[in-house]
Amino acid sequence: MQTTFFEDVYAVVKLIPYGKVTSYGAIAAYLGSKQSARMVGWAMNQAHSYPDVPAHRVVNKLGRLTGKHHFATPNQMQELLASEGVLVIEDTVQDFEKLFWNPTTEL
DNA sequence: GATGTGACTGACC
DNA sequence: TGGTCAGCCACAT
Repeated sequence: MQTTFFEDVYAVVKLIPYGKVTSYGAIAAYLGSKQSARMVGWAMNQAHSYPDVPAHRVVNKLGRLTGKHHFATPNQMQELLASEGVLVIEDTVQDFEKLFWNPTTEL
């Protein structure tokens, strides 16, 4: 199967454990192109076509929900995270370092 | 088929 | 210390 960068991104995002979050850069780095973080963001843009992709668990390196505006409703992202036990205040994931899931380390 | 754009990041001035 | 620039790749026009 000829996996594209996108599909690889989705595959990794799907592996993010419940209640954990990761960053665009971490995923990009795992895929071997840490400079392609933008592509990861673009992949999330298309994530709507992939119901199994928990895009809400992907935030920027600061733990900020930069992409929330791309969800059905701006609060959906926060709500989803909150339902998983991830505290989000003002678009920022609290205890981000503790909840951070590094695919390069974990996989 | 070529060009522009995008939910980011790191380096440079 | 803070703003700007370049780089990556797929998709839309």
